[in-house]
Amino acid sequence: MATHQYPRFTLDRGSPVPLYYQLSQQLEAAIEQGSFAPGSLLGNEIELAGRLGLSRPTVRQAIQSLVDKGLLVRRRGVGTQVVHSRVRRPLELSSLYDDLEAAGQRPATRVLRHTTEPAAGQVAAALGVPEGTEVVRVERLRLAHGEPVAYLCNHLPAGLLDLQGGVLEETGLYRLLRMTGVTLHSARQTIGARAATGPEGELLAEPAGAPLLTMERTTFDDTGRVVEFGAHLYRASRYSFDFQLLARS
Amino acid sequence: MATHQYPRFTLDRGSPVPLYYQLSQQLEAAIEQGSFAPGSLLGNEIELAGRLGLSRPTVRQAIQSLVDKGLLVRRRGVGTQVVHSRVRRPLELSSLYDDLEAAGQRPATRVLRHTTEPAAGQVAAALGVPEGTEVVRVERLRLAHGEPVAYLCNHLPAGLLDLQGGVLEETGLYRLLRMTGVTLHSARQTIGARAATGPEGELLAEPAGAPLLTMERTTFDDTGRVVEFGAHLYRASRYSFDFQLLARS
DNA sequence: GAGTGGTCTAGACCACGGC
DNA sequence: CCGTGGTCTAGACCACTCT
Repeated sequence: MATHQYPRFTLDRGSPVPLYYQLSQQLEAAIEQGSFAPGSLLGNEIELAGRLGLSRPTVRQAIQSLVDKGLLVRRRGVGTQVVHSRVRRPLELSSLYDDLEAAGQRPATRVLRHTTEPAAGQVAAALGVPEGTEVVRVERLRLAHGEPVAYLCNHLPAGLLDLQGGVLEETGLYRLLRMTGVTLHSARQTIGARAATGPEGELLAEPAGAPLLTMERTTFDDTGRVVEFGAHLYRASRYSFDFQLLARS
Repeated sequence: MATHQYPRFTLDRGSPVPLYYQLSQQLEAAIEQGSFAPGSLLGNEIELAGRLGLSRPTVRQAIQSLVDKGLLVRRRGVGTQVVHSRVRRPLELSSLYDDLEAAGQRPATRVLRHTTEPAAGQVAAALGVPEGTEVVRVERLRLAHGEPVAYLCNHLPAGLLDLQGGVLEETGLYRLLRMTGVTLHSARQTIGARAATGPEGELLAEPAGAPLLTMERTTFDDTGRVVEFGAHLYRASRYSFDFQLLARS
């Protein structure tokens, strides 16, 4: 029975925000702010529901969303506990640009190439179009603090995005896609490494033979269309992939 | 109204398996087997509940689990649709051993070292113990088809696992942990690349300077304890990380 | 045995999308 | 307008854990 000083929750039934969401947000804030000691019990669901004037399923829905985020753990016969470890976000469908910006790295982009051309073998297969179909090809160099970090080569179905003007210099591809109304759904990624060729090294300010991180990604929207296929090269000396995994159910 | 030939679902109320789980499993099987055309509608929840003799929340729970897996998409006012693209599993808390075995690669392990020693700086910090605390250190070489694939160096809290005998030669660390009753909860990973040193190259049958994939991982159980800290090196020529990402809600 | 989460029911009203 | 999923209620019984 861990009845610490319990945070107050304020629920607004007039708000368009769902009650379970209001609760989960406030619970998450309370946990991250430290109102609950790690490992402490949350108090049983029935009582919590009664205290808040909610039904148990609604409270459960709020708790479940935090369990899915990895912040809470349920144990039958025991209760719901706050996880000790700090959980950061799992790997997301985010663009390098946003990642760098979030890290305070002041990203910049130099567009090296922007053409429409017939899709070759691998690209056609990845985009799911017949070979020779016209597709958009964009090559970019991504910089942070003025230093090159990655070389990005992306292919998109023609007509999906209007990339006129300098938009690509100012933001990431994912953000542009979302702004166009595309609902990003999933992506298939492969991360590997290889040695830089001479020209690649020159672009990225690395000697030939330097280790590079490679990432290939095919992104799908929620109707299953391929939205983008990218082949990226990262300077291993300046970039690494960093993320959190949660155990499947 | 897409009332194709609808698969038959058989629900066993006497089974200890939850009804929503029985349904979601059969739905998933039907989808993967192709009984539903990609993009086709699943039929509305109320009717489906009535047809199966279940309540709507139960049917929703089954559907939701498949939405979370990325197999289905819900659209208000439209219905629940089967996603077009083939969704594979997202990156999991799995060990290299299991991954290789699943890929039919006949993995083997050579234990290079297995000691108990005081934790140095980085290791102590990662495991969350005071510097100098005795911890277990295991170094292994992982082979597939007789060829070296990765060099694995892991540190564990002392006393967590009994690694006597040849168990480490025959299975992965994660499986051993799970068998001991540890509930894996989450892991923090960093994937990068660097050039092989001379001795590393020798171990992995690569020339010095060859690109290697690096992975550092700290694994937590559901009480927040650190269960394992690993620093791994993969031959870039023989291994890459391959996974699926789902958009966050 | 007592207390917890896990599952399930049979309804209800609302918000949004397409017609 | 209608049909869809989104949310919510007020109960119920079961399975598991701990004492």
